[in-house]
Amino acid sequence: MTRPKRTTKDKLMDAAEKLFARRGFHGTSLRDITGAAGVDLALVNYHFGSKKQLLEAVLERRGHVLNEERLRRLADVRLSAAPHAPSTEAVVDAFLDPILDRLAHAGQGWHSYFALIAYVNNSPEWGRKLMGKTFDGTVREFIQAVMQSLPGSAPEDIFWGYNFLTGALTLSLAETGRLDALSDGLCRSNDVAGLKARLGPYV
Amino acid sequence: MTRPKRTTKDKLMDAAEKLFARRGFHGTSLRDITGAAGVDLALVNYHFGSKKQLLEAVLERRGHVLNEERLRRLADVRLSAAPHAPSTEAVVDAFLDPILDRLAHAGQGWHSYFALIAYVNNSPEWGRKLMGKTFDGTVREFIQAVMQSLPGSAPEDIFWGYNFLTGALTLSLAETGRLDALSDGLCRSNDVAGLKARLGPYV
DNA sequence: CCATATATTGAACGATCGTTGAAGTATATT
DNA sequence: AATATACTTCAACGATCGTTCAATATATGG
Repeated sequence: MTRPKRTTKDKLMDAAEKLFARRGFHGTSLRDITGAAGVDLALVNYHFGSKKQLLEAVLERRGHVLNEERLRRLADVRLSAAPHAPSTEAVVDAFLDPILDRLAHAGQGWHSYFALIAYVNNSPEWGRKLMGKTFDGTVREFIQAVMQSLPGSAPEDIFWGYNFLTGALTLSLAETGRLDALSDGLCRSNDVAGLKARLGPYV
Repeated sequence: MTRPKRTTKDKLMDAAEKLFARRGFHGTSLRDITGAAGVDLALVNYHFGSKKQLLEAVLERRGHVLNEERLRRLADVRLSAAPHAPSTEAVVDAFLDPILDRLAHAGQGWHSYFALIAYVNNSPEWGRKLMGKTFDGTVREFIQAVMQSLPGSAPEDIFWGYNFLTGALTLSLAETGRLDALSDGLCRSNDVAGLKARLGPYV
């Protein structure tokens, strides 16, 4: 097979990703994870050192993919708008599209990852530290870009806008099913396109 | 003392509220809770039956207060607008103000409770069930009121708007401190008034 | 004041937790 | 083929978990 084989590390991260997202960090045992992955219990500590380091590895794996694509799209947007600053909408799109595209088309791994992001992002315990470690650099870049696209507005508004957008996005990513229950069944991911259209302009 | 004395049940709920919000359900042990409350370990199971029932009691205690005030304000708004339907903004205010007022003025108990709400709301494990049990009735009432205030718009938009609003509110309630770190120190709860002004109209 | 219900205590239960180390097996290097 | 390195297995450790129960204290009502 030319395709790289699924290593033990990947199996563990896949299982951990799904279970951490579903039941939280403390609600998932290493035996749950290794059982789902079909490997021995001791391999978590061998490959990752500890349970918490496994979580960090899971967060960074897809986080880096997201960051790279986001920064690449931001660079594209800046280039095509040069020498002027790109529009706010274009910047927000470059920020959201890498997530929304995967929400619509990617497999379950990405969905679990997003749900896990939602969990960690709202966790007072590690929210700031863990999310910051992976995303702060990229986020600052985007916030700066939005500021340049809106030279007249106050920085506080930008930061708050980012917070609202992240919160709204996050709750959608969590996929708790509450919206579906409240609305007695109205679509979830196909409305994502419309979501973006409504979410961008309000900043 | 004419003031009702602080019963063991209240001490336990206060401690559980704070710790569940900080470290999550599985991340908090009954020994943590009873230790912080200054009571014996066995009293949780005596008064509440189990750890999970303690969580449900904590959620419902302030949840009922919120629901009652929200419905009261909604009734006021409807009365003062009769025979017409109240404006969307008035309805949204009736929904948000009970929370925002307490964010600005109430003590730490309410802050912990809100952070706990943020945690539970984003938890795939119990999010739908627990939040639904306490809040679904009131929420449906408000969604209906918003629909009446916007006869022309599609129901999907209303539901999604509620989801966005809840998500944005929720992340703010979680108080992870990430916004403060990102913005190198820009206010948190005093911008709440401005928050509401920007959050309402976009539905 | 006694009897009865309610509340609290202290100790212990079995289960499960994350982690570790020694022994075994596969893989790569020379 | 021999040696070194990387990976996996198995069994167990001490710690902590939620829950239970009999005994004791406190409050309540006749």
